Amino acid sequence: MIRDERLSWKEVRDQIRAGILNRTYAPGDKLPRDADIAETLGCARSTVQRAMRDLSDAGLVERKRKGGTHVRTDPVTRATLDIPITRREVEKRGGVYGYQLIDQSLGVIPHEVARKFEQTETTEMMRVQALHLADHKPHIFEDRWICTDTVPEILNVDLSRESANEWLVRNKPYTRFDLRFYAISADAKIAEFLKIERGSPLLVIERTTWIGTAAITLVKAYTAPGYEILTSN
Amino acid sequence: MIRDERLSWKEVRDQIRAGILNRTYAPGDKLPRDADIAETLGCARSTVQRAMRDLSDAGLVERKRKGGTHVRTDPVTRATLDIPITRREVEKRGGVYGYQLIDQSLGVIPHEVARKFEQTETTEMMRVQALHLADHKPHIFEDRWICTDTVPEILNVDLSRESANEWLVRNKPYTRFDLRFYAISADAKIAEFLKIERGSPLLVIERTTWIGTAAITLVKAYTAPGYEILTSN
DNA sequence: ATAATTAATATGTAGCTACATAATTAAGTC
DNA sequence: GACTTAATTATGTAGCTACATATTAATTAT
Repeated sequence: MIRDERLSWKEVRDQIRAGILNRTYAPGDKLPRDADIAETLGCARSTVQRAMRDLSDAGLVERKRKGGTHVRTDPVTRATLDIPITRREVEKRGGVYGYQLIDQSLGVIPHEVARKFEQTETTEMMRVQALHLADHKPHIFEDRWICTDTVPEILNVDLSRESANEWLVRNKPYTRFDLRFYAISADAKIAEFLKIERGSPLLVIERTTWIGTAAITLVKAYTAPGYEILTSN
Repeated sequence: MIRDERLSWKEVRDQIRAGILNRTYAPGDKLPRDADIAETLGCARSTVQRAMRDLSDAGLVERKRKGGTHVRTDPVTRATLDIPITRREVEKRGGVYGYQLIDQSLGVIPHEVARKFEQTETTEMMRVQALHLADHKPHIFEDRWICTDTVPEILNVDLSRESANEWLVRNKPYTRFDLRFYAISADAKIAEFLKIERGSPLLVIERTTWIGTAAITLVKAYTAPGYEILTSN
């Protein structure tokens, strides 16, 4: 308890950040070298490095070898989002989760899908449409394409029992993904599935995943009205 | 160039990750101690630590002192979002940025706003409504409350010249924030400002910021149709 | 002058040691 | 047996050294 003789990297980080916030170091300014800061504060360079990495991760400063550390000129709000599998999301809120397969078929992907997979040719993939329920009410309608070349096993999975969302996340981990949020107006079909009025505003979560460069799946999740995405901070 | 005798922490991370992905270590499983992994792979414990911290940050594993490292049972998609100031966002896309103050007034905040600021009483704050333009067309309509207790300087800022968005980000850095995305249907007022049809689906970005526990601002940014939020991976 | 090469420099990484901290487990104690 | 206390243990942090890497700055060659 009577320690605090040595500075922790968090204290160092906070001091540097304070210097940035109070304009000792203004946007664009160059900060002293790690070694100099270490000497000034009386700690090891490795401690300053740790602190700097955190500030760099948070988007506050930019570091370059030989170039030194600069305060970023265009501050950004950097947020972390956790998108769980839908079952977890519902259950964590204390709701009862339900799942319902609507349709499953093979077909040639539209150009738009090929583009999002970053591939040039349109190939045949599996299309899966399903409904996630929360407390027996429609929660998310998902429209998904699964690459049967990359994930041939999916052909033998009974998707009426287990959601593709869950099966893929558990059995086919991705190495890269792309997320996109936007709002649309519910068309007749989606309105019917979600049991809402046509024209209702919906938040869509679109996710594309790959293993290396091989496409896995592209899913558009049409969330029921009132759905919100929150940051995890 | 003939190095690669020593393992880098990224190689270590990738090996551990591979072990998780190929089910050598299934969800819920306990991983060996850092020291043991280090010995197995022939590197220092600090290198394993670095690798583990990365996996932990990515949400793949959970680490606890004495408890050890476990593969997370509920995989999440952890994404990082960068939300720049609106000017930057428009300019980065090569567009011409414009700004227009619509209304500025003092008033008592609604209960909903007080709740989002996590404070119990409703106090008086400044309300600012403004329009951000991209290529001379409405891009984002923002409806903002600014806490004049925390940010009294705002009373002397000419918000017809400079957007509150920009002024705050440059002059009043926050220490904590909250982000929320959802979709709404444009009401008459918003439709008029954004020059769109009433009932159009809109993506709303809502952000609350604090310095310590003191409220700074709450802004609802109503984005024009077609607006998308993308991850930065 | 311009281009190519070399030196200088700040950050990044790897390895080591020592100790701090948080949890869990084991050992006592009533 | 229930509760408290102490030992154990795995991760976390701080400090040090040495070298790697990327860039910029200086120097030399054309």
